Amino acid sequence: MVSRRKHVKRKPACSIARKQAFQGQLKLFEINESGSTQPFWGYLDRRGSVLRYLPDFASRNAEDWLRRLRSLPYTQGRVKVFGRDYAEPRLTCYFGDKAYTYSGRTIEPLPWSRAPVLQDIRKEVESITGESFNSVLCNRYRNGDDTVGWHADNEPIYGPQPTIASVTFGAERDFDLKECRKGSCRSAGRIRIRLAHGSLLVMSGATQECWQHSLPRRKGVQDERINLTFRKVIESTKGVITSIKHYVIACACRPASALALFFFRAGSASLDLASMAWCRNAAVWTALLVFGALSGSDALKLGINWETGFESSGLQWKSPLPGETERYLIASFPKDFKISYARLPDPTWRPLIVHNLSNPAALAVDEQNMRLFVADPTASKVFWYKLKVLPSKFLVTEGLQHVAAENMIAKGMAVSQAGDLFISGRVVASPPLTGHSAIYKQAADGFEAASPLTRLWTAGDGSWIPVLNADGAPATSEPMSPSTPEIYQPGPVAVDMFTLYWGNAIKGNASALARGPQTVPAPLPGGAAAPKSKAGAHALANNLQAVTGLTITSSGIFYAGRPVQGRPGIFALRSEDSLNGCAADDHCVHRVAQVSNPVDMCWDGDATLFIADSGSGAVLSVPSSTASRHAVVKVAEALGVHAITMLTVPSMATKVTGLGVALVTAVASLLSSV
DNA sequence: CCGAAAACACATAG
DNA sequence: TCTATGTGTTTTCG
Ligand SMILES: [Mn+2]
Repeated sequence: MVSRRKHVKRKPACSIARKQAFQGQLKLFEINESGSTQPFWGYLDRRGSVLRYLPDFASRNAEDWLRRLRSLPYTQGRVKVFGRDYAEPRLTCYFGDKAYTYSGRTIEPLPWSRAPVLQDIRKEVESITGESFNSVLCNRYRNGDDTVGWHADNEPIYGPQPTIASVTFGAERDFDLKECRKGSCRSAGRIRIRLAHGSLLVMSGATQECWQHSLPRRKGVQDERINLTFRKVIESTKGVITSIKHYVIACACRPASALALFFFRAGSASLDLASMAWCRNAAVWTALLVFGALSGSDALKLGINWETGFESSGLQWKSPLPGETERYLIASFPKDFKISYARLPDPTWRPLIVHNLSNPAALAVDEQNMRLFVADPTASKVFWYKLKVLPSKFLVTEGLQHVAAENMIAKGMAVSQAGDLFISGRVVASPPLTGHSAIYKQAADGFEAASPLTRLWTAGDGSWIPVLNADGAPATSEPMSPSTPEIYQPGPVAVDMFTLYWGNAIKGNASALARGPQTVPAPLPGGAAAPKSKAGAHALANNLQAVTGLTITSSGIFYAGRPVQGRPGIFALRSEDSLNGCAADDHCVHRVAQVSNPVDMCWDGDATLFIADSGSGAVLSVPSSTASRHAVVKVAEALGVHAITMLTVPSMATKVTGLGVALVTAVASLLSSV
């Protein structure tokens, strides 16, 4: 249902127009294959934007519901834009308990009782999403000429991180999403979904903050599509506290990371909610709530009901944000041939894998499928293990050592959300063939079947190159793939929804840090004519001689290594620079911390970056909330540590109350001592 | 397989 | 979150 976008033109990586061969391309991220009906549920980015797609939500009710929905009292609304009044290019009607306001217009709702079909569908949507909805906007797109332009449903009346459930009936239409970074929505992530008759699409988390969506014109579509968008309009705010003089913002108050407090005199600074969006820690929001750090309109944006949330019962406030998570820091100790873990904040290492490893040099975790990947370059293999969290919260493997890739000397690994494994390294070529430094992909469904790796890019001058036999002749039996001068000897790799990033462990003529294009040219069969198209890799930064760690976080790309001159440390590019970088002069590179010998990094998905430092024999941490200088904190002694990764699993829904009280008490004592 | 027309993508102004 | 316009690209179809 989700298509590989055949003709969404992408901005070229550089200013040179790049002709795209749209056929036979391989995308790093595909919700599912075009034409199939697979459901999807996952993150769109590292800022907590969530999308869920159920193609067959309505199943056998679809026809009946559609028939009943056709008789709703749709009208063509009018909209004022740039001072001119236009008829909206679609018909709408709105049902709900409360008035609906957008773009300065207030629309009186029709009562739910007038449309039993909507109550039926709402019930179904609520039971599947586990959310409640009190309003629904019904859209009737009469044919392919009816559209809706780029927008986000980020009206304050929906509160922060609203969940919006969209049910489709009738004609299939493309639904586009594009990512916005720092106000600009150009050339970041893009997704197209062909919404099926009877399907359900749920946007939640930060999707309305970080993405826009639209329904583009489709000349070929004759039939109508009826679309229901269920939303929850939050309570109005009354009784906002105005007497507290200090604004307190608590950042990164995870136990393991530094508790940073910023004080602002009332009125001298405003709370930037967008900059707080990364924060999933209920205690932080509770602190904001308690200390009145939110103005009336901020509170409205946050969706906090101050009447029931604060005044009546102190902290009996249900956080709109996800609950706490357990964080397992997993580390390899190659000299001891073992892999251990620490359940943070407890710094105690507990054994995880102690057998059959000769050199566990790189780690990666697939949280979705609870898999741990272990690169063992001495064994020329990548192993994987199924992970399990016992009720006692101990982390174990299921014991079996599986093989994800063979004949592979892996330097770095990353797992995409789809469970695909990306490996940097070189293959151990079996006699007639020679190996290259390259980046490979093993699809999630591939390593169980022991299928061969797909070679995405190799080191080279940019041309398409075949695998070579030892005598230098091309091996026509092997597929050929594009090369790029941005790979010399790749070390760490990282992947987000759309892009693969790598650092060069040995820089050679390449840049230190680079990324692939958003669509990856698919390898061609050996012996085929080499296409003109280039790999499309793009240099991002060039300040390091050797990159040893690389992690993508919500605030940007963090990478570790040894500079050309100066001391080793942690560096970062802010997310708005992560597309184009600044490899020419490194002006956008920020130094985060100095670390004696950083060998690997990982991120907890929240606000903390972890660093394996073989210099001090410890795992360190820095706040990752901003790509700027931060103090380093020691998390755990770790003599001989080499690779680290992190597994986060949701823990029991913790009551905000206890945590909030603890934090608030701490903050209060701090405040009184100031 | 070619060439023209339609559809699509994207930036910009109002 | 609308229309109109210009430019360029991709797909379709005879
Ligand atoms: Mn919308």
